[in-house]
Amino acid sequence: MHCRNGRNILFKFKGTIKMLDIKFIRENPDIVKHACQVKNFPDHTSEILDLDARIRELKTITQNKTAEKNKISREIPTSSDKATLVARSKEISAEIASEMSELAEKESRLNDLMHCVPQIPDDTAPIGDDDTANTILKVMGTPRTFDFTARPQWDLLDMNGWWAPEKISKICGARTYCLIGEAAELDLAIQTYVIQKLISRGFKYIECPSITKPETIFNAGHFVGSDMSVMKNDVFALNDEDKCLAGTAEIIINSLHSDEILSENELPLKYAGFSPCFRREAGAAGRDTRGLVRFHQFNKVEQYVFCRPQDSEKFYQELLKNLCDIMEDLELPYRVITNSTGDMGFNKIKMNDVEAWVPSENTYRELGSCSLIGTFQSRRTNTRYRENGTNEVKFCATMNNTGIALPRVLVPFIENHQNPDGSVNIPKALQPLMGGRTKIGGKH
RNA sequence: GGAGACGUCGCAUAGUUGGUCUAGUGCGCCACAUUGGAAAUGUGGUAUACCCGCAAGGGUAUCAAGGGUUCGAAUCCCUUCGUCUCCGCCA
Repeated sequence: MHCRNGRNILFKFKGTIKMLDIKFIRENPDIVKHACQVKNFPDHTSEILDLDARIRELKTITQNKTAEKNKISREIPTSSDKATLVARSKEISAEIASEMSELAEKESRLNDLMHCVPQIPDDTAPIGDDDTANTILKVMGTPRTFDFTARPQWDLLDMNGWWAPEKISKICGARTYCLIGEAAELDLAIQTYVIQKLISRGFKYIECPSITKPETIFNAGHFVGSDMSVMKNDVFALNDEDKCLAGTAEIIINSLHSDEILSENELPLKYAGFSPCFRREAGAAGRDTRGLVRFHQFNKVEQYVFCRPQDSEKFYQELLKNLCDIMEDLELPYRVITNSTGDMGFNKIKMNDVEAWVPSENTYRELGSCSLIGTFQSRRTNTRYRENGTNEVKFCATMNNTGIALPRVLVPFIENHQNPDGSVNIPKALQPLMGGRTKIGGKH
């Protein structure tokens, strides 16, 4: 992952970027230690606190010396004994330099460790190492019982000429797909439907780039540590450019208001973002290789909200409901999972996956993921708002949920809505966007 | 891709022979005064982060970002990022 000038794009951050507030860690070390434990991340709390204490000590010393130096510099122009003052100033500079070097070293180390402290999970999250500890929050709809032999997605796609997997793999490589004819129309109709629904619920539609800088991806807080190489299994880096392909519009929207101080009156900011999504899926070799499930590139509509921290739960439930409503509009049986502490990821407070029923697998498969992030991402992006009345500057809370993932949603869609002749029924909500058709495919 | 210009405290601007710039001015915003109320006007205020301190208060840093020269940098040098204008190319 080297670019043309020989510089490694996997750089380390300079300056102090916090995921959790150092003050919070200072005051609540036990909570942080517990979070590391239940999320399965190494616990550096003690070293962080030691570094923090030494850094503050060094700052006090160096800042006091700098103050003296500045004072001397101000006196020099009007002094009659410039030489003495200049000499004294140089002396102080030398002292500062050595302390600053220790300070820089300690801050760098602290910064690295701060990037490794996970977000504190919510009390309601089941504690466990992985997805086996997840719990079921609710189940909606009843899996359909077929009075004929239901076909798996790939058979339906084959018989209707809706894709060309071998051809596309030959042309474009493994884990790519194409949609042809009515399936492509359906894909677009679903995308449009979801975007319009979110717009009607107060979201601002935004089309996002997929090409982005590595630090933008890093600022979304999915990755642990400050070394960008942690992204290498998940993110495509463009050769000869300090650019990567974003895995989701969440990454772009997350940085949309970076370094801004928003007015409290502007909140909440709700975005419905669309972008092509790119994932290396390097750790998924051999999994989901058949059908429209897992690709290096796909499309996604993403819900994303910036709000006041105290409104987090309200909007989180709203995002979750939006996806549930979309499942119901698409007439798909689904369930909502509450993800365990070990399954929710580094930057999340809590997470609920939405899974749709897939008849050919006789199980539910993930279609979307709703995540409560708190101020974790906004600390990385420095996205804040000014509180009315107090005028205090505070970090925004952020959260995100899938709006719809394409083409994956077609898997449960075409299987659940299939007919014996291989045709697929179109739910009422979608018919206007499909030119009024009530079904597609089959032997017309 | 080629050539040139540029990036200042919410917005617009002043400031580039280094030191009264701890950044001026206008607009906006907030408070107060004036008013029956408002407009207009007047006065004052109006960044962020961190460090020390019980507090009052003091200090450090930030003029796109990072580094350098210097006793001292918005001003000089280097790098990076970004913007604009022509040309080229093109959905």
